[in-house]
Amino acid sequence: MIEKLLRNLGSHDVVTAEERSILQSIIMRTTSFEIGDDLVSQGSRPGHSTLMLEGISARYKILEDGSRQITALHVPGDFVDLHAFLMKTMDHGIVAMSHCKVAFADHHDLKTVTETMPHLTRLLWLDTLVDGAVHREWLVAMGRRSTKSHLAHLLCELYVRLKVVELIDGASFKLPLSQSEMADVLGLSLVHLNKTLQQLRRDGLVRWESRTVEILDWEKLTEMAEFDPTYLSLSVEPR
Amino acid sequence: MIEKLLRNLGSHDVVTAEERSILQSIIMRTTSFEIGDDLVSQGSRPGHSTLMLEGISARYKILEDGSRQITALHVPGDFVDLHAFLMKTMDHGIVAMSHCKVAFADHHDLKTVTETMPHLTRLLWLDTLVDGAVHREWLVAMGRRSTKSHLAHLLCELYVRLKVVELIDGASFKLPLSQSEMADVLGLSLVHLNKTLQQLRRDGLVRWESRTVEILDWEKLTEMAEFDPTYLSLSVEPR
DNA sequence: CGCAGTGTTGAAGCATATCAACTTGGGTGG
DNA sequence: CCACCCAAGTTGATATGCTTCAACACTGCG
Repeated sequence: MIEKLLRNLGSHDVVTAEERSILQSIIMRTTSFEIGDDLVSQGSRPGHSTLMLEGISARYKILEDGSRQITALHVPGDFVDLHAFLMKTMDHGIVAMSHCKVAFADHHDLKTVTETMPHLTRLLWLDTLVDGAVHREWLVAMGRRSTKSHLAHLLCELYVRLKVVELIDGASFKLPLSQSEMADVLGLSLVHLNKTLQQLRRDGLVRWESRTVEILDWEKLTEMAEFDPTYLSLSVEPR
Repeated sequence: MIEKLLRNLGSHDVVTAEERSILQSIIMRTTSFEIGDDLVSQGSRPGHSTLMLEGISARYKILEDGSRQITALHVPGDFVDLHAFLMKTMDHGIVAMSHCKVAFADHHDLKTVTETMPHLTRLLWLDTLVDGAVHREWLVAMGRRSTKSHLAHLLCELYVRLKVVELIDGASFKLPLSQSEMADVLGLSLVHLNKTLQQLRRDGLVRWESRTVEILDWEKLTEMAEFDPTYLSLSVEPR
């Protein structure tokens, strides 16, 4: 059940057998969510944190005028709301973008981890730090990159993150988002996202049909996106 | 020396006398930086983390075309690169926006804290989680708010964060950024930022002269920014 | 068959960037 | 002390990017 989590944590540092068994013991109660369901609601105070097992979920905030901004995408192996363990009150919601299978870790058990397993604690902490690094990269893309480069950068990031948890098939991966949802990720209108996507297609960089993205030219794509994966901390070293 | 840090951490939960003395013992070597100096450079692997004592600093990334995006502003009491403790390699730089006084905490000592002081560890972890929450709020503002509302939101946030560390004087605070630097925060051109700022002035919401911001109408400002400080986790409760 | 969600396209209008010029104030060297 | 200079702020004009509105095509599904 925690295979993807172990691949995720294992991309940063070695996870010991003891740590593996502790994780196994505190992660339980598998549940499913359907498209559009809130895994966690804004303003709630959950007593557990949620681990993605299958599917894609998104953190979002909705403004008074009804517009939505998605601030993060989560893939299997991600803890989507480890934040709530210490922040207590959710300042945003998390919604299922596809059918999602998840499991839970009680905050009480996580607290015990912080009291008895310092190295594992640091690995979980790091997981939330990488979240923050992704946020920063999105800020840079939104603020200063061209729309085309922004979209390209996002596809590069998803490719690398899905690779870590072995959800890449050749040069392709499943991306269960509509263009309208993708526009909410990039902070664009649906129409403009559509036209930008077509530029990437015309340039021969990607294909994106029936919820599947295929990278046609990784070299050119990373170059035009100025993609540098350093921010994902993908090196196995003592933490 | 750690007064501001204690006010910062103390805004989330009680800090015990023992924790205070541990912090005091691991934070040392006060240094100063001048405007434009890098406190931490992109790509470096610092052996310590940096605590702001005085001044304002900014995390930033520069793209190949020379444009800059600022992804965070740090005020006294903030650890600017607690991230590096676990991320190891800095994926961005941190620059002094004013004269800055800082102190350092060795990563070796921070590691010891994670092994012996679980509650203090959680408080430091929370500090980085709030950083992430601020990033998310900036993403929402950049992606979906009007420019005017984005700027208003940022001023609200700075007011509240500076209030925590007692750097608000009446309704005013020092903001040692030029308009050009502020444009790099919001992801705008200098000209457009200037015109937006004048709208806020014309609306009678703020004054901003000689590096000092004065909030003229907090009610209207928060309303037009849809500012809700929940994301800053400003409630003292067990963490 | 018809319907709803999704993707695609074109046209019009608004928002923002870019370019260029001018003002202001503080600091400095003659 | 004055003349000058430079950084910061301000303003207007033009060009581009992006949103909005509206229409239509395609697909899967009841």
